[in-house]
Amino acid sequence: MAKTGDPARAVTGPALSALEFALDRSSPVPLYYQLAQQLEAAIEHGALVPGNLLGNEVDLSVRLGLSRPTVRQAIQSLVDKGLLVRRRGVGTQVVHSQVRRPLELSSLYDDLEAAGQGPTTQVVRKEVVAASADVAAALGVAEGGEVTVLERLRLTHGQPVAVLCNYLPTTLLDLDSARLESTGLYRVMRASGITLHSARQTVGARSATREEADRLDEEEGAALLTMWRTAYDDTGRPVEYGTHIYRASRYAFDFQLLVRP
Amino acid sequence: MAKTGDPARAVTGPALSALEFALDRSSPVPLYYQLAQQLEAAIEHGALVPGNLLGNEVDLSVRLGLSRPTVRQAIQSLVDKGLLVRRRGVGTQVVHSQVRRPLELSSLYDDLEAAGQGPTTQVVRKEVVAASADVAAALGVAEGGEVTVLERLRLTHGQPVAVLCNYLPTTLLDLDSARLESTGLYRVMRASGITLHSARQTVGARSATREEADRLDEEEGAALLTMWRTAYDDTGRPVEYGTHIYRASRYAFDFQLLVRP
DNA sequence: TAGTGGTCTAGACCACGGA
DNA sequence: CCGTGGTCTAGACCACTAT
Repeated sequence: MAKTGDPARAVTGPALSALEFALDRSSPVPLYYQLAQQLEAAIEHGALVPGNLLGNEVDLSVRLGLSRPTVRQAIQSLVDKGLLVRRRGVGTQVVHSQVRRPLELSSLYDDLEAAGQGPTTQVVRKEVVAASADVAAALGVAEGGEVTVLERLRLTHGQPVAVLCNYLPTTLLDLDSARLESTGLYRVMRASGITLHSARQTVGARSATREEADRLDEEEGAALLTMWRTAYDDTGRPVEYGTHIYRASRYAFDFQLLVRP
Repeated sequence: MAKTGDPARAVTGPALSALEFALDRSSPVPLYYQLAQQLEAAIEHGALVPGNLLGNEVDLSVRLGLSRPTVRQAIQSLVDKGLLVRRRGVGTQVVHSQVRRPLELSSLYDDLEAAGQGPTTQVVRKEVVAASADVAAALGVAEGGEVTVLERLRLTHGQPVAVLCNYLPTTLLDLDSARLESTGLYRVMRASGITLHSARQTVGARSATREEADRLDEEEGAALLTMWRTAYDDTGRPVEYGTHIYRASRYAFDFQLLVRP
């Protein structure tokens, strides 16, 4: 709908043709990835307006000196991110914006940090215990077997936000309390060479007990958000089981979904 | 870990070589998709056990009479679904299971139906109103402009589960109350040719007001799950804005996340 | 009919991981 | 070292959409 340049060619690929793409073939970064990043930057920066057609893939590949499959791979990655839409017989166009980052395996610490909330963490408990039935089932260990339990209180601006209780296979990694107080659990795990792959989450709510209310500086009976999560590494083995509670008055889950056709 | 057949060849691709794949080149279904479906079925069915290597892509393509890029495309789609993991220098293996369906733009109706909860719906309100500021912002219409508001009560086993309040652009589609009572809103929208593409959701919690408690058969102050959602079609235009409340005692959000590398 | 994306081929070289 | 997946090429034909 937005006119850009020569109206006679407005449909076939206006804004894109004015853009410069710098591809470095000597870089270890794949060409399709370089192109995808620059396209994404152009969209983010506003050089490509929502609704704009991208120009056909063949022309684009010729202009860039790439093969069409390589160009397609770049475009596809942005389609997967929800930034572009392909239409057969029409072309590829920029989505009408408002769409943002896709849902990720969210780290509360990262979320708060990104929001400029200056999170801090207190490690309340860190010890090896016998696995209860639910923990054993989630982590795939024997009931009564050893697991590490980690309990933390997360705060922003000195106010408590959540109580995080996590169970991990004892053999998995060394948990350094100091590091856990300065960053999130997931970063510590990643730094230990664990590549997180997927997670199963359940989000619910309930009223705070007397004890929970005290710890979170709420009234008894206040609404709490609850989350259970089991996270898996890239071989599909469970690496973490957590039961978290959040002050609903100070936190909500916010995320983006994409529909897979 | 599971032994399958000749132990001497157990590493290179045992289970797969015994499988038959039937590819129909005259079918309109793409070859990579046929292969992906049959691989997925083999995993679901247990013919491919978690941890099994798939055998290298070159051999597989020769055996199937396909090019390697086509085989890669099939495998990639299962990697995207979280069923397979690729490891350079090692091979492609089946994930250790437990991973299930990825997160989708969930329809409460479909969720309940899939769980065998026999959902029913009462359309409480359906009319054209002037858009308030938040609705106007979410749907991208002028404040005070016309929007359709739809309010429904969702029940399972005759018990109320949620109050669903949705706002839609008035021009978008005809809402048939009878159809809305027998299925979900998203199915009605899809049937009207609207292809949902993405959504932004916020999930929180709060205590029930007197009125909310009455409608949901809860006590005043009971914990409620809340959800705001704006859904977009494939051009990125907002097509629905909803504010939902759920009885936390009877419902929780359950979903699967995948980490994008 | 003309133009677009969707699919597919038959090769090639490279980077990484394990033995 | 060798085998694996990761990337890339230069074509080809088809299906769908708009005019």
